[in-house]
Amino acid sequence: MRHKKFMPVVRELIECARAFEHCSGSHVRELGLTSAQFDIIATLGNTDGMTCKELGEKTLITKGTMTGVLDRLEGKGLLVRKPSLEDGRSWRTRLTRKGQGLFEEVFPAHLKHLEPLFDDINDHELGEMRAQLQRLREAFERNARPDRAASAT
Amino acid sequence: MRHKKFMPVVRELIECARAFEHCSGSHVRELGLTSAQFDIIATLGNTDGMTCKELGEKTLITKGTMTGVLDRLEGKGLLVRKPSLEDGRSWRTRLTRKGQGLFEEVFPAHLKHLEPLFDDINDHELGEMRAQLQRLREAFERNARPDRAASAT
DNA sequence: ACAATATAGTTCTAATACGAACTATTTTTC
DNA sequence: GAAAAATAGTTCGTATTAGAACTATATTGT
Repeated sequence: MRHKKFMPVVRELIECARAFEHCSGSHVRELGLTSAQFDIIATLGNTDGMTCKELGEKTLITKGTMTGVLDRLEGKGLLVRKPSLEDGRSWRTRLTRKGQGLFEEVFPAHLKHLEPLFDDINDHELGEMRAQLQRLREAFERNARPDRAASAT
Repeated sequence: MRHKKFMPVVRELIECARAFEHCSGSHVRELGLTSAQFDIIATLGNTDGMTCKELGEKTLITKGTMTGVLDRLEGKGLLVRKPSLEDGRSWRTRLTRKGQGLFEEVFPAHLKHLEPLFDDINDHELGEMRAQLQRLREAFERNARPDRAASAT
């Protein structure tokens, strides 16, 4: 009968994540980007580009979705894809000048938009939250895909 | 420069929620349901039905999505929709015998599947996590839609 | 009663989300 | 060095997501 205890946590977790995405997404959408698109721009900003795989790891967008997201950003002229020189299967994606410009404009603005959400929570508490969430996530990942962990052996 | 502190929390929050949904979703999908469909079945189980609006509040599925999810469950013969007697705009949705049977089969199985994920976390810690997440969510909701709060005036 | 407003659900569009199948290219293995 | 296995990315099908427009019915104010 443990679920009397853990189900409310699960529910809060999902609601909390969704509430954040609502906050963040509605602001980002005002700038003409979706959450996923902003995520890519923010990840590529101030870098010299990365592969699809790296982007997937940093943004949590799965590779099947990635293609479409990158296509649309490329269509907007915000990034370009060039074949990798080292690996014939791979592509290097980086922001165009226009994309980098957009990054420099919207990224700080978005951080400024998010900052007040955390006004009531001090740094110590933020640290505790992060630690607890990390612990929970690791428990989920351990049980979900023992194959991921095994790949490190 | 607060973002040095709050961005990692945000990232953990999103990753943690996604890791849970992966855990939960992959198990549910083995049973022939999507997460949203399971959510509806679990919510309607052991009740005499509820309206679309109530379902939306309890499951976090928005009303635009709700129609499609209910359509598919109705197509599988797991639930039925009947016009409400009190309100001509409203419909009452409840599980069929088949739907209730499925609920009784998959709901306990799913809880049993999730329970071990929380083995390493005691009840006290679960309570703390819930409280922290709730606080965070409330901060998000407060800042996200002042209109919601204003509607009470 | 009547007009204005609010609410319950549906429909529509664009963009994800996820998994599985697929192509092209390494990397491994023997 | 050729077959087998792994990997990077794309494509496809089904379902979900958010938001906005829309229909039909209720409720409210006067």
